[in-house]
Formats: sequence, C-alpha cells, structure tokens
Amino acid sequence: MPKVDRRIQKTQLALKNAVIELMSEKDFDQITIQDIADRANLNRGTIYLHYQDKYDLLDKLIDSQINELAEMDEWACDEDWTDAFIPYFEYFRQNHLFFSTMLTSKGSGPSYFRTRLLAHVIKGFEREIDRESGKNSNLSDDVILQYAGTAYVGLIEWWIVSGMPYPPEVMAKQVGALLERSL
Amino acid sequence: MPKVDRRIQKTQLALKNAVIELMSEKDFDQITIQDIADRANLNRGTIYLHYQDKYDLLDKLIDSQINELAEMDEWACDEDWTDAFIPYFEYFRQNHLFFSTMLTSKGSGPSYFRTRLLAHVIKGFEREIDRESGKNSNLSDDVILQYAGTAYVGLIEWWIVSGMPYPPEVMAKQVGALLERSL
DNA sequence: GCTGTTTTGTTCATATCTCAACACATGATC
DNA sequence: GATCATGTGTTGAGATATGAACAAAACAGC
Repeated sequence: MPKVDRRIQKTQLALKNAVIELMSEKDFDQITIQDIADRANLNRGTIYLHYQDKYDLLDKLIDSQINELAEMDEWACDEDWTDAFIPYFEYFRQNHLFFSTMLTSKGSGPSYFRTRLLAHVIKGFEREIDRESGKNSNLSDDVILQYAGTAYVGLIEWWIVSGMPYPPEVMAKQVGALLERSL
Repeated sequence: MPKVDRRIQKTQLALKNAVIELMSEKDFDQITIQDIADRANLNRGTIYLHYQDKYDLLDKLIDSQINELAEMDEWACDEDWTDAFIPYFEYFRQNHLFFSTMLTSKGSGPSYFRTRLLAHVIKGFEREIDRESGKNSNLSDDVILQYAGTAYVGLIEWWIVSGMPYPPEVMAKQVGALLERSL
C-alpha cells in the first residue's frame, strides 16, 4: 500500500462523516454537493478532485467500507467458528453510525448498501457451506446462501438499530452457532 | 477581518485540541513538538509554518482565547448587570476543556493562563468601579480590582473543575450580584 | 412557454500542507 | 569521551486544497 497523503485521508474522513450525518437527516437525493461540502468544512471544488458527483462519492464510500470488511476476512479466516465473528461485531459497533444510516436510509427503493453488503457476505459464505457431511445434500447452494446471508445482514441491522442491546461477543457466539446450522 | 483560509483554521483547531489533550495527560514541558503533531494529525513541519516553537504555540493559543473573550466584551457591554454574565458562562462551558486544562495545568509555577486571564478580567473591571456613590471612597482601585478579579477567576475555575454543578444562568446571576457589591 | 434562482461541473492562480532530508543539539549509556 | 537515540528547526520540491469565477444545467413559479 503506497501510503496516502494525510490531506486526502482527512478529506475523505470528513466527507464520510458529513454524508453519514446528512443522510440521517434527509433523503440522499435531497442532499446537495454544497451541503456535503459545508458539513465537511471543505471547498466544494475539493470534492470534484476525488469524485465525479455525489453518487460516485457514495459509491466509493461504500466500496471502502466493504473493502475494510474484506480485509478482515483475510486477516482471520480459519479460527474457531464460534469466536470468528467477534471482531466483526466489534467492527460493526465501531462503525455503527455508518451501518445504521446506510442500512436504513431509503434513497429510492431498498438500501443500495444493503445490496452491496449482502453480496459481499454471500461471497464469503460460499466456501463455508458444508458439502461433506451430507446434511445439505438435498439443498441448493443458492438457497442456502440467500437464506443465511439475509439472515446475517438482517441480524446486523436489527442489532445496530436497536442500540446494540447485546455486547459484540454475545452476538458473535449466537450468530456463529446459527450460521453453523444453516451452512 | 480578512477571512482566514480554511486550512489554517483547521490546522489551528487541531493544534488547539491536541495541546489540550496532551496537557491533560502530562506536563507541558514533557510534551514534544512531535507529540503535538501526531495528536493533531499534522506534519511536524506544518507547526513551524505558524509558530516558532511549542511555547509560542501555547502563547498564541492563549492569545486567541483571550481575544475571543475580549470580543464578547464589546458585543454586549451595558446590559442589565445581572444578565450580563450569562453569555460568558455559556462561553466558559463551551470551552470548559480549554479552561480547566489551562487553569489547572502546572507547567512550572502557577498557570500562565491564569495570569493572563486575571489581567484581562481586571482590565475589564477597571471602568466598572463605582466612583460616584461614595461606597468605595476609602478603598484603593488596585485593591478592589485585585479582590474582585481573583474572586471571579477563582470562581470560574471552581465551577469548571467541579463539573459545572450549576447552569450558566445561575452562576451568572450570582456572580453579577457579588461583583456589584465589590466594585 | 419564459424568468429568476439554485445547483452543478470546470477552470485557474495561489495558499497551504506534506514528505523527506538535513545538520544540529540534547541527553542517556557505556 | 564516544556512541546512540531522540528531539529540534530548516529547507526544497511536490501534492493537495482553496477561493473565486464562469457557463451550463436543473428547477421553481408564473
């Protein structure tokens, strides 16, 4: 990774937080580039140095968030299946503002971020399906993945929107157990 | 006022917060320029674009804070004497991190900021002494000012350090009453 | 339709910040 | 005293952000 210039990092962080704030206040389509620039305390032109328009900005914001998740996938993949989810739920808690806003925001139709997240989750589950014991012999992979994926994403959203009523470890263990049954 | 470039404002704000944080953790003399740069997430060289050294930085930080106070002096001077202090205590509450850190920090000897603040307060009180009714006819201005000034500053520090147990309006009214008796 | 207002993208010259490197001082350790 | 590590202050080239201006679009109200 060629280290990124400090100023770019700060600009992107400011933009991310600005978008999160604004999206929790109004519909994304009603947000103007000027709004974002003002909230991020940046010159409007600066945004165009990095993004095509506000949709590109949102896209790349989501991209980088998904990528962070993807990096965690590699970092710890074959741990004990019951502890494997702990870092994820800690991550969700740290970024709960992003997740809650993006998952619940109703731009037009169901959240674009949910779609992206679901796709990523399903891709990660693909290689975890039990194809040996025979317990899934009369089930299609498609069905299993869609089932487990939506369940997982739905649970994440519920947990965050409800104010994270259980600590990350508790969520992680239970999710691990349920997924192990489903996959 | 020629408007200041956004970047300068951000840099100064970041430095201010960094210094506040660090001073609440360790003695100012033990704080290194690199510490400040790291905490402010700035390049070390950037600090030298604005300040001679860390002492100059602290000086100018204090300067600007005192100047903000001075601007409030002009904004509303001859209101009702019992309400006049409300904006000040609201200001103290907003900046309580700065005031508590600067007032209680023991660089070497008593706080430099306290000295500066006291001088400013006394200067503001000078024209408020009652020289007509005769109630102060056998008192020296010096004595009155030192008395009222230290009392005021001491009360501010107590209020902030104690976690601001009374709302600003309550403090303002009582301080107004007490100062009216003293001046 | 037309008209005034807002938002958008883009451009340019300039200001500020960054990064890396440097020489020098300070202080600790042997 | 020599050596090593750490902090300082400075420099230079380059990268990024700024502010201001502009034309074109998008949009509202009439």
